[in-house]
Amino acid sequence: MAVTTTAQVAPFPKSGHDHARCRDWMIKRAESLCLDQGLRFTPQRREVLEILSTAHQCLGAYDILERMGHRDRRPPPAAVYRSLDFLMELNLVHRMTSRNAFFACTRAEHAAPIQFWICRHCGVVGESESTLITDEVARLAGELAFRPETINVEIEGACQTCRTP
Amino acid sequence: MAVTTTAQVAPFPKSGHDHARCRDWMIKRAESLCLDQGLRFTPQRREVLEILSTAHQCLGAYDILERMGHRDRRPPPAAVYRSLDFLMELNLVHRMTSRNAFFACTRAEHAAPIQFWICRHCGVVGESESTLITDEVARLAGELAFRPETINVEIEGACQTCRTP
DNA sequence: CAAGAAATTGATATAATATATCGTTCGGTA
DNA sequence: TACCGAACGATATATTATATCAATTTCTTG
Repeated sequence: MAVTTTAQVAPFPKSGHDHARCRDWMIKRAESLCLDQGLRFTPQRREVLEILSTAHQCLGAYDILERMGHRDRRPPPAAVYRSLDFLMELNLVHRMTSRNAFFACTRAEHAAPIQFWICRHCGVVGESESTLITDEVARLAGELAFRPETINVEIEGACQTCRTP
Repeated sequence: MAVTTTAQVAPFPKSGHDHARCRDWMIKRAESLCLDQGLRFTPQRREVLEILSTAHQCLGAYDILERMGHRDRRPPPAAVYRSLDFLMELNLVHRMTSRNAFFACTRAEHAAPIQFWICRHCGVVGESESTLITDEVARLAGELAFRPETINVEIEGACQTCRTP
């Protein structure tokens, strides 16, 4: 019998994973989203998304900054934060609060709030989408008479590649 | 029939809640823990725990700092962080990563990792302990071949008192 | 008790992360 | 072209956190 699960798991990138393809896919998605919503996908915003989606890790704002422009003509910190805010608004980028870092979301859409898995060793980020967890949060919220606005589930540990067998 | 639940919920403090009593209880618990483990519950560490457990909210490190000592004779930032590290090691204090803030844990012991509920308006913090959630995280970890080390579940929103009815 | 070791604290500096403000430029539109 | 609003650049500063090393306190042992 098949294993039933409430979660759709977005696996971590495989070792042969092609970051360039992944990046192109993200860019296309961003372009289409912006077109639909009448928003501007400027070169700066594009550059931030390219950097994040190529890295396939979470990066600090200043890590992103270092990779922007060339040695000369580097934008100020606020520019990165502005682009990150824009991309987060579109759910293309998420913030990893436990690290003050950011990463490109690899899921096309979020049917529900998701869970983030981050490897302490290589920094790679995976995502899962467990309705069981979100349902339980909703139930608990009822008990507590609490109205949830953002749900943040971050699991840090060792990914398959990095944990010693 | 009784409602069955997998979660033991530590409710938010009631409106008539006596912070002083709560604080005294926390201090006693800290004293007893330190005695057992041969650790030193110094005046500085005590002061940090008193401030946090009286507030019953999460506070930033520098908020705590402002309430320490008197106007003169205020310790340097590192002192607060050292005390916080000590208290977190004992699970008496937790860090709210989404806010870079700290709060005193009101639960006697954690049988399992817990969930934090924080009100955006008044900053009050509640805790729940849902084994359903932690079990599901464990199951997902298996699917992902991921070894979890820390699990961080933070729900931000509006508490019963603050949400407009 | 004295001397040495270890833990804690104080003092100073600085790193890392994030935001505020305001003038300029860019893109679209009347 | 002239205007308007969004985006960006430039500058300054706020907020959060850590590094380093000396001084002090506490504990342990002789």
